[in-house]
Amino acid sequence: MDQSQSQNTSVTVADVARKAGVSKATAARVLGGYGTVSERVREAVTAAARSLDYRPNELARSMTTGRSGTIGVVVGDIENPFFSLAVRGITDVARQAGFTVILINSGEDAEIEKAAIRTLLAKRVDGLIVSPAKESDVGHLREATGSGRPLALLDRGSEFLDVDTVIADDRHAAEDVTRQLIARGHRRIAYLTACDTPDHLFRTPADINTGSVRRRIEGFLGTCGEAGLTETESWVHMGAVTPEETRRIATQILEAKNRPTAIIASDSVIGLEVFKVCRGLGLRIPHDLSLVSFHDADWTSVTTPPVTVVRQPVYRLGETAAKLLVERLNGHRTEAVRVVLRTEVVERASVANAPA
Amino acid sequence: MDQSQSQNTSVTVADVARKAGVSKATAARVLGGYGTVSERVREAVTAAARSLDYRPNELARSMTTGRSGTIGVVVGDIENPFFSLAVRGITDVARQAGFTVILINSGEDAEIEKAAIRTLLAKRVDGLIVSPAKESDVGHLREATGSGRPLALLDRGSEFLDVDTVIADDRHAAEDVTRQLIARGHRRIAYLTACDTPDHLFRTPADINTGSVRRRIEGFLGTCGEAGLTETESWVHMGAVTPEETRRIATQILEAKNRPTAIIASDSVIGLEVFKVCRGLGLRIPHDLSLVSFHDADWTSVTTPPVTVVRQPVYRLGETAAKLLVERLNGHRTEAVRVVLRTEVVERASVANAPA
DNA sequence: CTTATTATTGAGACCGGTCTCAAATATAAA
DNA sequence: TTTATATTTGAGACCGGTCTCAATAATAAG
Repeated sequence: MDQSQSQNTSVTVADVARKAGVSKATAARVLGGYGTVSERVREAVTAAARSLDYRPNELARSMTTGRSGTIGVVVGDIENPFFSLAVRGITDVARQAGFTVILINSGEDAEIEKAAIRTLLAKRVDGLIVSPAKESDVGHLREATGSGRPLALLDRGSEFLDVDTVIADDRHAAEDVTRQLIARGHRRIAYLTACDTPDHLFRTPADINTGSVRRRIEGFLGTCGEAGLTETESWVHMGAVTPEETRRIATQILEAKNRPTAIIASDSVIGLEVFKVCRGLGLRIPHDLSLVSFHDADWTSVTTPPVTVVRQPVYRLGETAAKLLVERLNGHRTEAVRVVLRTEVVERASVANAPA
Repeated sequence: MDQSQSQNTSVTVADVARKAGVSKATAARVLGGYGTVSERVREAVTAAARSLDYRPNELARSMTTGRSGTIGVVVGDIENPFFSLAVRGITDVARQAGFTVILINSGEDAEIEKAAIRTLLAKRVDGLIVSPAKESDVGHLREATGSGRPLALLDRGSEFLDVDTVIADDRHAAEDVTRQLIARGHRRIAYLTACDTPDHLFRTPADINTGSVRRRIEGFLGTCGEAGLTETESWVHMGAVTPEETRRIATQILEAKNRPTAIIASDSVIGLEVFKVCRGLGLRIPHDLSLVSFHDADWTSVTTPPVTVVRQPVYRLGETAAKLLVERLNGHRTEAVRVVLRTEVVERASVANAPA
C-alpha cells in the first residue's frame, strides 16, 4: 500500500471495475455516487478502488457533466489588501459550497482582463466574479454571460450589464467625507486616484471608467459644488498607479504654491504613500494637511495620528458576490440583484480644521 | 454577429469542420495549431470558426493531452499580506508562462490542506505550490509528487520531502535580531507566533511544525543560549492565530509582573496587534518595550516610531517557486533545488536599550 | 511519362468519466 | 405457479478535443 502509490499513473474506473469483477458502468455508479447499486457490489467496488488507490479525474467528469466546479475570479491586483480581503470572502464561500477558485490578476488592464475572461471561459468555469477595469468596455463580459455562465460584478457595476452586482455606497461615503472636510473650512481638497486617462487629465466623471471611483468622484464634486466651490475638477488627480507614481504626484501637489489643505485618497495604498510623502515633506497631519483614505486598512489605526477612513465591508463584498453566484449556480433563476453595502466613515485624528 | 453570441451553446470542432467543408481532423489541426494544413484550408477553417464564434474547450483538450495548464497553490491565508504578495509573485510568473492558478486557503489547517491537495490532484493541476501547515505531516504531499506532478514548497521546507523548496534564511534573521536585542541589554525577550501546540505550551523547537517559524525560534533560542540566557523557552508564546487571540496573549504578556523588555513578532499581522496593545496599555515603544517584527509590511515604516523589521523577499519567494515549478513543467529534470533567499534586518526606531 | 517522395487530408480510436436503454435478476401480486 | 413490477446490472454512445495511420493529392526525380 505504501509502494503502490508511486506507479499510480491514473487508475480509471475501468481498472477498478475489472478488479471488482463488475462492469465499468456499475463501478462508475458507486465511484460517482449516482444511480442504484446493491450493497454487495458497492463494497466490492469500494474495496477495489481503495486497493488500487483510485483517484477520480475531475476533468473527465466535467467533460460530460458540463460543470467544472470552478469559479473564475478576476481582480485588479491581489497584492492590494482590498482585493486580498475580498478574495478571502470569495474563497471562503466557494470552498464551503464545493467550488474551487481560479484567480487572475488583471493589473487593471482591460486587455489582460479580456484575455483572462477568454481563458476562464475556455477552461469552462461554472461562473465568474469580476471587478471590471472599465465599466464601459464590457463586451467580453457580455460574451461571458451570453455563454450561459453566471457573472457577478464586484465593487464595480456597469449599467450596460444586467447581472448580479455587489458594490459599496461609494457616492454617499464620498459625500459624507467631503461634507465634513468642507464643514471644517477646507476649500482646497484634492482627490487622488489610481484611475487614469490617456492624457492623465481629469475633466468629467465620465472620464473615469472604474465604477466605484467614478461614483466617489461624482459625490466629491457634487458636494463641492453644493458648497459653492468652483473648478474642483482640477483638484482631481489621476494616475497614482504605483507607489512611486503616487509619491511623485503627491509631492508635486503638496509642493505647489497653492497646495490643498486636505487630500482624499481613493484607496489605502495611495493613502499610505500620501502619508509617507507628508512625513518626508515635514507636513504635519492634521495641522498642515487633513487626510482621509478609502479602505480601512489595518495600518490606518496605528499611525500617528491614526487616519480617518471610509470603512468598506470588503470581506462581505466578496462574500456576498460569491453567495449570489453560488445561488445562481445552484439554479436560482431570479432577475439580476444589485446589492449596495453600507460604508461608514471612521473618524480618527487625521482631519482637523483647515489652516488659516 | 451581435446576435449570434447568445446561442453559442458550445460550437465544437465538428461544427466548424462541417461549415468549412473539411474533416473534423483537419479543422482540429488548424484550430489546435498542430500538424500541417494547406493555406487555403487554414483560411476556410479560420473563417468558419470566426463566423460560428468557436471557443475551444480546454477541458476536452486537457483530457487528451494530460496537461491542464493549471497550477494549484495552497497557502495559509490570502488575507495575510505575506501570502498575498507571494501569490502575486506566483501568478505573475504563471501568467506569463501560460498557466492559470487555482488558489486554496488552508487556514493553516492540515486537514483542509489535505483536502485541498486531493481536490487539486483530482482537477489534474500540472503542478503544485504549497506552503505546508505542518512540515512533519506530509503524506499527502508525497502522494502528490508520487502522482508525477511536480511540487514546490513555499516559505516552509520539509526534510522529509525531496522537492524544490524556496525559503528565506529565517534562522540567520532571527539570530541577527536576537543578537541586536541582547547587545542592547535585553534579557527578557518574548517571541510571539501563530503556530500552536495542542496545549498551547512551547517546550522545544520540535513542537513547531511550521518550518520557517521553527528555524526562527531555533535561531532565537540558540542566540539566547550563547548569551547565557536561561529558560528562554518560556518566553516563546504560541497560538496568536487571530488578531483577537494575539491581543489577548500580548496583553497577558505585557501585564505580567515580569514582563519582557522586547518582543519579536513572527509576522506583520502579529506585530500590528502587539503595537496596538502597547498603545492601549500606554507602553511606549521603544522606551518601555522594543519591538521587532518579521515581514516588512507597508505599515511598519509609517508608525511612530517606525518598526524595525526583518525584510523578507516575499514577492521573490513566490516568483522563484513558480519559476522552478514552471521549469520542471517544461521538462527540466534536475534534482530538487533548495533556494534560500537572503533576508535583511531593516533597523528603524522601535528598538532601544533595555529599560534599567 | 513513370515512379519515388512529400505534403495534405480523412477515418476513427482514445482520454476517463456520465448516462441512456435494454437485459437480467429479484421481489410482489395474482 | 405464473405474471407483473421493481431492482440491479451491462453494453455502448457520448462529451470535445488530440492523435495515429492510412489514403489521396501534389511535386520532384529518373
